[in-house]
Amino acid sequence: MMNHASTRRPQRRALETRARLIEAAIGEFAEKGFEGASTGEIASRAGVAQSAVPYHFGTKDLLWKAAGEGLFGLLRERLGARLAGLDGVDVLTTARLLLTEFVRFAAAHPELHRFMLQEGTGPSERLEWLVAKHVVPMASVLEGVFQGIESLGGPSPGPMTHVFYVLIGAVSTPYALAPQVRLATGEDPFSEDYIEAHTEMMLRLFIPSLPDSDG
Amino acid sequence: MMNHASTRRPQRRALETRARLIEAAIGEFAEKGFEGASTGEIASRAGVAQSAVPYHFGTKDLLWKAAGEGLFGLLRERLGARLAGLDGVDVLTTARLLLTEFVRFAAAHPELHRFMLQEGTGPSERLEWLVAKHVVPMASVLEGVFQGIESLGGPSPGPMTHVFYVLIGAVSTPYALAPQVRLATGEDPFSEDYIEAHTEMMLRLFIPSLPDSDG
DNA sequence: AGCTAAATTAATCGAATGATGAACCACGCC
DNA sequence: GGCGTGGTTCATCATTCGATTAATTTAGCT
Repeated sequence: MMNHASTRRPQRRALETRARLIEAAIGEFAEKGFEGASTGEIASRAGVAQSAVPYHFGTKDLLWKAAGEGLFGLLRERLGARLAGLDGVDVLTTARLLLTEFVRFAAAHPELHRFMLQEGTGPSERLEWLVAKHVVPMASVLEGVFQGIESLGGPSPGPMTHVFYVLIGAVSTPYALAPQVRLATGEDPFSEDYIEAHTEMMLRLFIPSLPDSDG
Repeated sequence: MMNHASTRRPQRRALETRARLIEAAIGEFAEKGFEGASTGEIASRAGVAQSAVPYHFGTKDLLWKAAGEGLFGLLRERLGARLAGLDGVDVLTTARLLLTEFVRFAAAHPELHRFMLQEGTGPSERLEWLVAKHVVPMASVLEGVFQGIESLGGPSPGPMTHVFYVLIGAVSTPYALAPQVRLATGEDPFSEDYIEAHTEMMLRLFIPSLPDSDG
């Protein structure tokens, strides 16, 4: 499994295969779940031999965790960059822009929600890892923002822990179910029109509009 | 595969195993998806031999469809019974009660949403079957109800085809992700308190409150 | 340039999967 | 009450899966 605690620099090509394997794994795991995805298909999608998987990651389980790491890395990066430019901006605007960013992320990376859904259905060691390592930290960041809203006296939609999953579901379900949406409604959730309408709907549903701050 | 176009009455025990297999299949497919679930585990969960599956259903694929049939049957039954008692009641109250019923159904049968999610991730013959046979008919029933709301001039949340999936996601995500919710927040989405709070939140989010009709 | 460790692949293994067919059992029907 | 079909299981097959191993190629280091 590449246990080389050694002095040599990793080859460039190796980093590339690793990256391509992770990307392919994200897609496969998101589509078919942990048990439904096969390392062979993942490797084929990445253009390498199946045995490259246990070499680079040791185990299908560890490949899955690397994929989760990659996905949440993208989300952290994106939301972090958004938050970084908002120092000092009022809470309501911050929340609005953050939610907008989240909607666009869900549209750009529907795999994240699918990935979590695939693992969220039953208790498992993988789920515990996911929650402890990524979900809880992410949630506590958002908690700060939304607590600020409540302190404004706006109509809070409810306790944070509850709103959290309702919001996630409302935002990302059209993307997690994109193929079904297309079949059932004929609309394309990834079109710019849909994304804008969806953003607007989410803002209207979840961000209280204080009497003065509209516009 | 039980191709008996014949005269004999089916034995009582056969119907029972069929039913138990379907119930087990619903659980397994909802948890692990089509490819992740195994007919052996399903049979074991139902207390019969693995070969009983191909006997009764012919194919894993057909077993899956039977499971979908069963799930949507439950939903139709429940919503149908609710609607039957509401003839002549005003649209807003109808919508409120229907949504309440849907929340309680999502809590009682989280497998439905999980089942749909598992199959909604990629195009497949199974997805086409699901949409054509169950999703579209179900949606067109609801469409009638919500079109009535718009005609009242209440603040419509948006076009039906869009609201549809947002609502589904908001309502059922806490239940589809119940194990994760428990791990991350310590709350139990199936507790009566949570269900009531969730119902209230869904009503507040999705049913417009006309100036007069509150209470 | 040459040595050597790292990276990749091909070959293979044991376990699990879905399906088939034969043997056995049980129940509806007359 | 026993005949016969419907129902169930057991044994088995071909396939697929994840992982291990050995052999081969690639590239970092001096």
